[in-house]
Amino acid sequence: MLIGELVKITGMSKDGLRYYEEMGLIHSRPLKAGTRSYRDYDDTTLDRLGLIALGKRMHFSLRDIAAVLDRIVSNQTTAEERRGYILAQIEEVDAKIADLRDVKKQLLLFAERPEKEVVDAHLKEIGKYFE
Amino acid sequence: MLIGELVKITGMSKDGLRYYEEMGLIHSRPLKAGTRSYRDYDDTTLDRLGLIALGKRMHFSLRDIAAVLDRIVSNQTTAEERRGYILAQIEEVDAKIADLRDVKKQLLLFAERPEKEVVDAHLKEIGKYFE
DNA sequence: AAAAAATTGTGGTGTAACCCTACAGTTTCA
DNA sequence: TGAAACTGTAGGGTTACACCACAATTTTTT
Repeated sequence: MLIGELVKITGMSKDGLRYYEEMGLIHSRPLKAGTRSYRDYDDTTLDRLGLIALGKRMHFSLRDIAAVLDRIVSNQTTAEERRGYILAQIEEVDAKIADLRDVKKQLLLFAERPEKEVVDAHLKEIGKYFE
Repeated sequence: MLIGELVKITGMSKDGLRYYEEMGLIHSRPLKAGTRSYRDYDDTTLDRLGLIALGKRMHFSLRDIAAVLDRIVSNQTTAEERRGYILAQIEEVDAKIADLRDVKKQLLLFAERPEKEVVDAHLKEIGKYFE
């Protein structure tokens, strides 16, 4: 299928998809047409895009997503290896959730006592722990 | 205090801090020294940096953080307004947590049945819902 | 069949939020 | 007094795209 089809299915942009290809996250075969050539994608591209979408929701960089792709969608990987790797990814997600929970906790403290001085003092505390 | 002090306290980088200043998120008074001039920051800068740190943990853009700064750390805002705004931010955090929970759910499904075909099929599903 | 519209390609510029060198003035320390 | 530490400006590099412009090709419409 051509790029427009991918756009329709995934909702991603043409530029984005071309960028993913440039970065080696997806691949296409050249489909010749006169002096030009179009990118022809096969069905497995959708699998890869699904994982890319998931990775983006985890705020992963494309470089990291590429690494995940290699391990998860690759034929060289056994089910066991895949499982272990997926579990590792889950731990990362858990860590992100934990961090957001903490952010929420801070915000709740602000909401309880929204006087400027209190908020300021607390923000300074947060700054200390930032790193 | 000078920029190095901020670096020590917050763990942020000099370049980052200068960028925040350029973007209007923090401010300094010029401290003259011979032909040059250093940036002199007062204590309230730490409050602002605390909020910036929090905003980054929420994956907010600097532009959005600037808007939050205006509303939360501003003297013009009443405690009531501040509270309302903070509660709105909490809802956003909740949404992000919910999304990560869903991501985790997808990953758990993969972990349960890590055979390539199963994972691929499921990834394709995810792609469909992406937008 | 001819014209118009839609789809793709390449190429170039712009944005965000920094990092990573220089290179030079200033202050501090040994 | 000379080196080390800290600051400033300036400029290039990076990531993950978005947004043109222009040209080739295909599809649709008339």
